[in-house]
Amino acid sequence: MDGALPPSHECSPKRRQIAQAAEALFLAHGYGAVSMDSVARQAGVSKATLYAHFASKDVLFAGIVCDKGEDNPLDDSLFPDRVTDLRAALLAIGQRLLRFLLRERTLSIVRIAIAESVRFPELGHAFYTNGPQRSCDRFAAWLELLSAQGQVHAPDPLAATHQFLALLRSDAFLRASLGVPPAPGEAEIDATVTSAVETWLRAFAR
Amino acid sequence: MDGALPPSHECSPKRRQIAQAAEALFLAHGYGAVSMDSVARQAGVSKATLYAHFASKDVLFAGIVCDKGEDNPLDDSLFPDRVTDLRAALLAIGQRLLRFLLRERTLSIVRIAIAESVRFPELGHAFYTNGPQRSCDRFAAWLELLSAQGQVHAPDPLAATHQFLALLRSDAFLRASLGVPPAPGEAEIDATVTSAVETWLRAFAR
DNA sequence: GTCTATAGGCCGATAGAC
DNA sequence: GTCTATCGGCCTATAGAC
Repeated sequence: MDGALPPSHECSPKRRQIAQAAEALFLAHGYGAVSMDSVARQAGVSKATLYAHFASKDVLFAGIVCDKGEDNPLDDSLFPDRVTDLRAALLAIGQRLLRFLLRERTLSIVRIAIAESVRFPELGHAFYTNGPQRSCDRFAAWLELLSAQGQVHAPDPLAATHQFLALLRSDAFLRASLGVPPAPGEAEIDATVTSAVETWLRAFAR
Repeated sequence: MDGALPPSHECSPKRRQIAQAAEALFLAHGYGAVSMDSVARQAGVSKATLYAHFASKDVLFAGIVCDKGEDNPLDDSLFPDRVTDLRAALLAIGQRLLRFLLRERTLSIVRIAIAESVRFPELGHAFYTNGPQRSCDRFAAWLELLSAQGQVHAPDPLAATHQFLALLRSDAFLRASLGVPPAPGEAEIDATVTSAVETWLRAFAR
């Protein structure tokens, strides 16, 4: 678990095969349930080749999973400098973010990060920094802009951001993380986003 | 994973030794990292004795962990029939619940439930039903009472409850689940609870 | 670099004595 | 019920040929 893994692009094809196979398996089954045999088999290489590229299972796991928090659903177009309709802007951000959080791939990464954060403390930290914190900082910076423009009243932009993100996750994300059926459907997502925006606006809109 | 485990009380001392040892180990290290050898050693019994009481590792794990969501921090005294100071009542509930959620024991259970919900779907479901949903239902029932008394305006009590609980968890619970330092301190807990109550009141207070 | 083959250890689970 | 001793298998990791 040194985390200093060379980037998986610009590498030998074998290495990429291995990385892709390992990613799929780890995300699907977690650290403990995946064997190096299964990784080698899925990648179509021998175990010796696998170990030639990754010194140990720990290194493989850390390298694969640490980067996966970097997907960021919030592109800059969601944070315009001039906002004519604040409610609409927040709804767009909320829809994008919540739908991203509820994707099965995202949930797998979250589960892995939480599950193995005890054994690999750096993993939980890397995930939080690359994922939630990045969204958080982006949103908070936008809030400061809106505050300066007098559109919102948020003396503590970071706290207001945390509240918006928490309202978005709400019960749907908790339930989905635990795999509790039914999986949140369109109606629940829309309702969660809408009421999150509504509640947040009552607290912070000018 | 049949879940039909006899209650651990009213059992032979050996069985309780095993259950306690298994609980401690599973909560600390997760399913995969705990061996039946280590459970037997920690319990001070042989593996044969262990298997005499629990047919398999799965059964042992399921029985131990499923019950652990049942701890409920919200006793009835926190939900008075007559509320003179709504803000103070919400603050008391929030303080109690958030401090419970951030206890290391609670976090361990949450991590296990999320981590193993893929392998043991019933585990995630049992945890959610015994834990979050119970708090949720209790709070929602109280909200209906307050609505009838005209103290709050919450046409959808369940949604309002989910929002209150989400605002409480906020970033502190996410970070703590991931083991990201620093662990939330007194100041952050107080600030989170206070601002959660404030935001919620602006949305739902009469 | 990549393979086959295997070392060496730990795992879950069981047999048999008491 | 409880123990000691052990089976058969799968695991991580490596040695040696090509």
